[in-house]
Amino acid sequence: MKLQKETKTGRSAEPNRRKEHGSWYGDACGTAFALEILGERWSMLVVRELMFGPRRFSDLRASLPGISAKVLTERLETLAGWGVLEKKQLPPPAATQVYELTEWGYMAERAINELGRWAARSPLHNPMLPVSNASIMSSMKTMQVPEHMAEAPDMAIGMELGAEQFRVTVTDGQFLAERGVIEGCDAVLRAPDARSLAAALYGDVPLAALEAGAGLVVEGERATLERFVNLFDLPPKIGCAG
Amino acid sequence: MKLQKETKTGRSAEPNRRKEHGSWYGDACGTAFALEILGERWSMLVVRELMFGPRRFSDLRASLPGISAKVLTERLETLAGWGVLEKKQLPPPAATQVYELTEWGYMAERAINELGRWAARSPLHNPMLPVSNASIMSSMKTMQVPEHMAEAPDMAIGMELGAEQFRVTVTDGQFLAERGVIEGCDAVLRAPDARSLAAALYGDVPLAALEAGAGLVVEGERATLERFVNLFDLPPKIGCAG
DNA sequence: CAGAATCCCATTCGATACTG
DNA sequence: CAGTATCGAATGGGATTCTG
Repeated sequence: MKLQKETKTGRSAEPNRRKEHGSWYGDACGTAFALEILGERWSMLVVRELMFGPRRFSDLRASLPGISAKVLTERLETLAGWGVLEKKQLPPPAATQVYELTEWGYMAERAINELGRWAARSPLHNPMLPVSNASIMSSMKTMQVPEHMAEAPDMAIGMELGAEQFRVTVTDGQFLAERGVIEGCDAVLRAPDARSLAAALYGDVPLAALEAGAGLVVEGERATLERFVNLFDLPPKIGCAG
Repeated sequence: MKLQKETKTGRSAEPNRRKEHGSWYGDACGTAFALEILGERWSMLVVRELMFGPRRFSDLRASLPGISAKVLTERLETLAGWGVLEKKQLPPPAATQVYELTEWGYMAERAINELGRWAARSPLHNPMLPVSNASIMSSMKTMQVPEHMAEAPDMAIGMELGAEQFRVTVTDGQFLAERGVIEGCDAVLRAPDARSLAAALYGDVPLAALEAGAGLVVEGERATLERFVNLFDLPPKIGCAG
């Protein structure tokens, strides 16, 4: 395959052959190919940030603490080159552009979430640490308790996380989360950050306590919200390495 | 900056906070955490190579074309530190050591395979390119056609891929692959490399043609083998970016 | 064989400044 | 806001050598 090396100087002639479509690992099968696409630092998190709909450059940057403009630009270009996302010009009124996953890009959701679910079972993982808004929203998808979800009544929950709003619906036991307005929901949960929401969903603390201590605000049907947060739970930890 | 330094490196104050548990991305939720564990170059492929059982250092190295001893050593150490795998001393007779996934490590299989399945749907992916033995074996797990598998008779297939042997069984519609001897199988397929096997499984060429042209050798019940290769198929490609 | 230790360049990243 | 340009720093990792 692409194992050609040392053209002249004997060593370091061609240090890294990255970026030539399909030759990072010299292994063309699925997983290696996926890693060529999503395996660079930040790439997968960029994709996850777009899972709930198109976003602007600066929004992405704000959601990915630590990423530089340079790297974000590079990742977006590379991912667009692979057909994972597209750059779109918004119509004239809003003279701005957004990045949006392609149909195929959206299909990465299951794989990405599955990774997260796996990692969450590590004894070394502390789910109460600070998390981004997109990550907590994603996590709900994988942390559903099937039995609870099956018998859950339809509901629409508004989530306000800092400055972002999500609309979460349960319909016939199907979970759906999207960015959007929270008006018209059965209940609304406002949280100062994703961490507080994580505590509500995955912690053992009752909602009322979080309202008192963590800045949570409940509006609308409280009972519905109580029921909602019980639809999710963390998978059991594994006792590894011992 | 901090003054603490390593016992040997002399410098390396602390420019990047990597490697300190939980701070690559400043995001503690599942996916980011998974990327801290498996997101470094080669890490996920190392794990996949161990999916079919414990392996020695040199076997791993041989299976991962392009990885250097240094990098493999580093990855194994890091992964062991996270509790993904363990280094084990084999009993005296064989004075050698092997690396084996922990219980939790084995659980990454679904996520890794899901990634591969997703990537294989890219129009830019050519499944006929050279692949490693472990990757083709892994791929079979995700490329099962449920309807065919449901009505498949029990069978044991031996696979010889170059120097490696796998034993693949279908029992009550359940697929299982493991490293092991091929003796006592209903049929045996010998292929010079994984690429030939990929052609048999996912290509449209009949087995007979591959025997003539690609060095495949069929032993035992040919009809069983014909049926076997039809249990797998690639997921449909996506017409992305168009 | 299994890996530790060295050497050392190129890639990559982050910070800053700049531009349309 | 949405990037681009430039620069210095350090990390990664390939090749090589050495050891038990």
